[in-house]
Amino acid sequence: MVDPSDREFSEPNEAIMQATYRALREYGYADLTIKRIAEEYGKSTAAIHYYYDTKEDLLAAFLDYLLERFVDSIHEVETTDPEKRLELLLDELLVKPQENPDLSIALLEMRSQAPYKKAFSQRFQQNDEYIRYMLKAVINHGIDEGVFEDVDADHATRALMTIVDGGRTRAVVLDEPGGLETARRTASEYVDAMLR
Amino acid sequence: MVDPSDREFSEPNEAIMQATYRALREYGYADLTIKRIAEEYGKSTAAIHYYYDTKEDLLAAFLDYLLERFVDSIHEVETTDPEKRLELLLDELLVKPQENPDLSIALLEMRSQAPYKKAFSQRFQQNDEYIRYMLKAVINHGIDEGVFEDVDADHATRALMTIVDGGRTRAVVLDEPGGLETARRTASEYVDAMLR
DNA sequence: CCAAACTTACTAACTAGTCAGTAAAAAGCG
DNA sequence: CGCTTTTTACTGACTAGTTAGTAAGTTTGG
Repeated sequence: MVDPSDREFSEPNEAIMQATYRALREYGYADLTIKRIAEEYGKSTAAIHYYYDTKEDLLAAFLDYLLERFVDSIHEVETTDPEKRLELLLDELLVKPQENPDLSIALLEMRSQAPYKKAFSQRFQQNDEYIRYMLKAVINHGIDEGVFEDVDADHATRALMTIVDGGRTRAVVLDEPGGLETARRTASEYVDAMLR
Repeated sequence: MVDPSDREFSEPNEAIMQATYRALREYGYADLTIKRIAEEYGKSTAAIHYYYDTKEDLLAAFLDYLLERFVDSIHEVETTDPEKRLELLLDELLVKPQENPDLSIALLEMRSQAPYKKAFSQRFQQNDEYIRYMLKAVINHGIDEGVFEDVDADHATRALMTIVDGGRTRAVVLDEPGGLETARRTASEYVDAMLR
């Protein structure tokens, strides 16, 4: 048995995380059951409960696992030129998700559960803060270097995040990848109009 | 058009629609059960099944009921001056939802189920088309009257819809009504920058 | 009287989670 | 080293609860 007090310091079970990922993409969050994760895992449901006491624990660990990978991909953007860097970050947020529509669907489902699941809302909020911090830093850097107008960086960041989340939502709800493309174009228009 | 004999277009049971509305706001979509709707209705679960064969039928009828009311509220915007009308429409889309956060939460939950429920996706898609049509008409009217720049009206409309959906999503996921306010400001900035 | 509008009682399926037992690997030890 | 004990990583069977939906019988209003 795993001591719950050690849980946040213990490493996630990679095979179970992968199984959860596959089950989530296949069935969606609403129809995600321990049984289905166990089937992907290739073992019994009790084997899952051996590592994670409750379904909530498992899903919280899975969200950590997912968002950690997402943060890593954002962190890998290496250009320091503000204009180029901002465009690359927006690509990461709006172009890369096009590769994995099933995951985008499941992620919106989980996001919509944030008001009911404290563990979810905490993690999504923290993730949002991080991305906002990255965007704001680039914008402030650009303002300092004189390539961007001296605008309200906090608002400009939130505006871009709004466009990003709008594109993500529309791509899922309206079942058209074009939602992300429209958002990508709109984000660039916003940057051109407000920051230069 | 549509076959009027089709079951899903028969008149909804007002009391059941109201009960569904209350149950949805109280428990959210994920925990919405026939039993809970029946409790709000004040009758047995079988009484619900007397009017609606399946849960899916009931929810499809409820979505029709909800979206019809939403469309009516949009339709009530009466100004013909393009600039004023566009601002009033954006208020309707981004300010009015602030009055009912619980409904906004439940609506995002239902929207996130669109990829799995044909009945949902159909209705949300139709609703989106209608709002887009209204926005596009105003923008084209403004272009014709010379108060707006001669831009790509279709893209400008989609851009505004992206900002609207981004604000809605962020208000729910991040639990801050400020998400809608940021979106409202961003929408006006977009209009100012691109249409004038 | 009769049809519409129910109720009560039920079922079949599915859910998360528990429990007792087990095989094998690891650790302790003389 | 060789033997015992403990721990890890499970399995299979089970519980208790919830779900949508049904069937048969009952009340009620025109």
